[in-house]
Amino acid sequence: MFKELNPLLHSELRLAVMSILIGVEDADFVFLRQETGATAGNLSVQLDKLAKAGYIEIEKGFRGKMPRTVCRITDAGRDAFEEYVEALQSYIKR
Amino acid sequence: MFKELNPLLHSELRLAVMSILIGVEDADFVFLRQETGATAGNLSVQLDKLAKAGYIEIEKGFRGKMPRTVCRITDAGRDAFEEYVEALQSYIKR
DNA sequence: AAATTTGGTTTATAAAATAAACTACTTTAT
DNA sequence: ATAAAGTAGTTTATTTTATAAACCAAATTT
Repeated sequence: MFKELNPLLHSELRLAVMSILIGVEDADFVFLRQETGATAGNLSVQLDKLAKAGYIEIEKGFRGKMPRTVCRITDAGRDAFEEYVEALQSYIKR
Repeated sequence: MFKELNPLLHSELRLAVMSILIGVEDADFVFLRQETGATAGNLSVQLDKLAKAGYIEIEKGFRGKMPRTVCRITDAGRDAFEEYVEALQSYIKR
């Protein structure tokens, strides 16, 4: 009756991040922070979790002299997100 | 950009319970347990939280000689659920 | 009458989210 | 040149949540 909700995506901040990343080529740490309003610490931790799950790729480089962390969704991430959205329907569509 | 997700509803089991209760007059503990597949302990705890938030009413009585816990959604619960579903759209509708 | 089942609650443990503190560096002001 | 403040994060500690395990009281079954 109710489909399972992937616990990795069933988190406000991680869901917001995925929601952003699914719509863009890539996005950096600062942008994600601005869009989500998350604290840096929380964002850092949640990005790590998404990366460890293989849902996003994180590339660390520099823009000029400043460090820059760029994130990009993976195919697995895209799939998981779509599945999560579908599972959600079983809770809210009735 | 992203609307806040009411943390009380952003929980798989509590969401499932609310999803059931929004569609029926009332439902008892045993039925909720069957439909959600939750353990009794978990269900008991989560029902308490929903009741304390004023989202559901819990009535304890007996069916014959056996105890029976009946749950019913409140107006506040209905509102909160609808608001939660709307907030969700900001994450998944793009 | 002992064992099992029903319908739960309470308590303990594991996992998650979040905030606070810290690191490493850059830029700006003195 | 150096101190102060800002940027871009990470790490660690704390709080909150979710979940499971243990328990309780009464009913039913053997």
